[in-house]
Amino acid sequence: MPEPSDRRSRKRLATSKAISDAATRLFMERGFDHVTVDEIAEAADVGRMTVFNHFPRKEDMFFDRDEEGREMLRAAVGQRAAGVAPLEALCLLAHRLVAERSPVVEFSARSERLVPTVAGSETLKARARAIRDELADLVAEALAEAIGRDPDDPDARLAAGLLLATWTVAFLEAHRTFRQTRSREKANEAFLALVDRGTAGLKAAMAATPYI
Amino acid sequence: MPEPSDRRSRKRLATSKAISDAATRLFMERGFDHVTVDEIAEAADVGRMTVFNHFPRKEDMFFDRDEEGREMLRAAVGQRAAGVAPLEALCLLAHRLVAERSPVVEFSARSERLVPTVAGSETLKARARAIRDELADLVAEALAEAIGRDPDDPDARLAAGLLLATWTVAFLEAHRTFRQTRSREKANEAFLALVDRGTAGLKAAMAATPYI
DNA sequence: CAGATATGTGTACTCAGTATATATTAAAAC
DNA sequence: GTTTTAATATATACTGAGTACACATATCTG
Repeated sequence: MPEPSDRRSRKRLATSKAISDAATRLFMERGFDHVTVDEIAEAADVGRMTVFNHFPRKEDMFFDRDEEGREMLRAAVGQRAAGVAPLEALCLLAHRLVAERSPVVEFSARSERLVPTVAGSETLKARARAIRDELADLVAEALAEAIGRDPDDPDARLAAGLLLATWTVAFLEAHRTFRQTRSREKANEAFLALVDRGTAGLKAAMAATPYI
Repeated sequence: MPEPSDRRSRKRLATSKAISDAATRLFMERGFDHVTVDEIAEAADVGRMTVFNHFPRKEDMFFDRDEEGREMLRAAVGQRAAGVAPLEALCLLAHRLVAERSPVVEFSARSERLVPTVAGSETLKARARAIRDELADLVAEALAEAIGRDPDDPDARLAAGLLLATWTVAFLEAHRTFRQTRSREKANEAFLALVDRGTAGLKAAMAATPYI
């Protein structure tokens, strides 16, 4: 978080946050599709055009931290410890995020309200899928670069596709586990167990691709 | 294809086809986002409301055969030969579709125009992703039933997620191969090679899940 | 302080999708 | 064969997201 010193940037950030906060609150209260942009503008006390100025699409007010996920994935592959294979680094990332209680894989009262909000809206589900595909592309390119292949190398694409599929299934299963057991520990276990199994399969699929 | 005998159904089918044909032609000519529903109605010589009567969403005029894919997946798992594991049956399906030159995995001049049309529109990509997720859900449930588990069994979900991810990557890579080599044979080979590798990894991830 | 620039905002528009009412046409019932 | 009944086509009028453009105002820079 840079927290810029000039007033203009600070004001812009404040406006952005006001809109995002108002929007997220309304989305969780009434469901994404039952909140209009006009209502969000009203609630954040800004003009309607200002909303679109900060968030080109309505969904962006809900998913406004996906860039952090990108950064983490890039860093995990790009700045991995010496001697660690790229795929291994991504598996370690999953474990580290859980150990550090990162909001990305947080299974808590908060996620318990967030997930149904997404599940209740086709638009939000569509954006979630798009982000997943964008992350898969990013991982594919990072893996390809790490093993010295073309950016669209099919091995890297397959690995990335399998990885994101695994994480998605693991995330939803962990969320389900939390909802049923009320235990963050059990949710974390369920998440990591599935990630490890997926990763094992992934490595098997990549057996013929050295150093990945 | 039932080809119904009563005039009413025949007329409805003809109207549907006229709209779908006009729409697909316009989409490929000018790109999905540069065609309005009014233009489609005009081209198909029907009223605007008739278009929405037949196709609730604009995207449905492009993806109007996804039900066939569902049928094939259901049948592959549900009516597999005795002694064939569900996952094996799905792998065999991929090979059979290629061998039978099914439109689903067709790499040809036609697919060469279809794929860029999808790639050029966020709306069509979103629908493609949604269909992929719907197919994954369907496969997950079919697998779960085949091995006597709950419909939301995590093993079945993981297997289905990995399978659809594999097929997606394999399809796009095969398309790329066709575009570059102009050879349907090479495209088919690329497709099946990736499907087989993904399936191998999938089986490894499922090693602890008997009979899947 | 003056000019350049980022930001906020209003007006007017396009287009997808929905609600509702009505007309027409084929099917079914008698 | 005439009368009901139901499916289909279509018009009108609406909602809401997103865009284009113009303009005002606040902030930064020289």
